[in-house]
Amino acid sequence: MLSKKTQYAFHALTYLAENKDKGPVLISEISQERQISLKFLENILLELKKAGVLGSKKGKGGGYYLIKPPEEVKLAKVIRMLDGPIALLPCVSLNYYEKCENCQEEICGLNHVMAEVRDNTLKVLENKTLADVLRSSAS
Amino acid sequence: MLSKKTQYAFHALTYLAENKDKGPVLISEISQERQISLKFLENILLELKKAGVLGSKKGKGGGYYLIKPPEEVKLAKVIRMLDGPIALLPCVSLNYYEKCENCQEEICGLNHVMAEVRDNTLKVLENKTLADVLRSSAS
DNA sequence: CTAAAAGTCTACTAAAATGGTAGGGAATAT
DNA sequence: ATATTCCCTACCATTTTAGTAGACTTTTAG
Repeated sequence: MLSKKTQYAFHALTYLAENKDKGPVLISEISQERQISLKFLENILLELKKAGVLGSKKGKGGGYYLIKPPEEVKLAKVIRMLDGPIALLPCVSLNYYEKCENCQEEICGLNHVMAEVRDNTLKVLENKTLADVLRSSAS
Repeated sequence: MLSKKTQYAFHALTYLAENKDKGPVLISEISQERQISLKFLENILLELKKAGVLGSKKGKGGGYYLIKPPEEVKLAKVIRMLDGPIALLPCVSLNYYEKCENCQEEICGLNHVMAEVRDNTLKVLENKTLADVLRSSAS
């Protein structure tokens, strides 16, 4: 399951996407509109900024804004930034590979199946973007 | 990611599948062969028994054994038993559905995508079984 | 009947992850 | 100069994860 952090990130990002013409948006506005704890959201937006998804501006008239158009923000990237690996086993993770302790990969049958799961998952998450997730797109 | 518990469960189940002709297998044997903490493994096997996947026999000559042929043990079921939901959001989980707090499902674009991810994942995990994961099948 | 073998059960614990909070600091606009 | 707004470090409570301890029950063999 996605952590609250990642779920909140998606809420915030879609809010920013829906309001991208209004210039920088206050953390507090997103927090209110999407019912997310202000201080927690601060951390999340900061992470998204450091990861290169958001830009920010300080002082009056400041706030956060999307740095790229929604069509270019892949869902997979957002998940990886905040939750880490998407794969179900470390030994089949593309971005966070780690060797499994208890099995030799050559003869372990599980990793083949889990690699297949990973590919099927990424088929969606690498091709869908923020634009596919906007509220307005549902209407 | 799958928890250690579930990973160990798969190790144990494949071991039992590979040795299913030998009758009941000792916990201690599985523990040694697959390098899993004995006491932790005890808990796991007990859960698997309660969930109807394994049978057991006490006393000398006892141990655990598969109750169904490996071809009938779906990977999805094992994961759900030990780790819970497979979906990435509670509101698109088939077996552990919960309403999302922060979004109205009708207008939230995220759950459509996540339902698609879920379906793609289950396409694999509901159709692959223990038999697809045996070590011997790799040779 | 008894002893050994094996799974069963309850409870406990340490460490890590999760979700969230506090408060001051730095940059910027007016 | 000052109000505004994001930035940063640190902290905290709760839950989950991974594992351990030890007593108890069932079964088999002799």
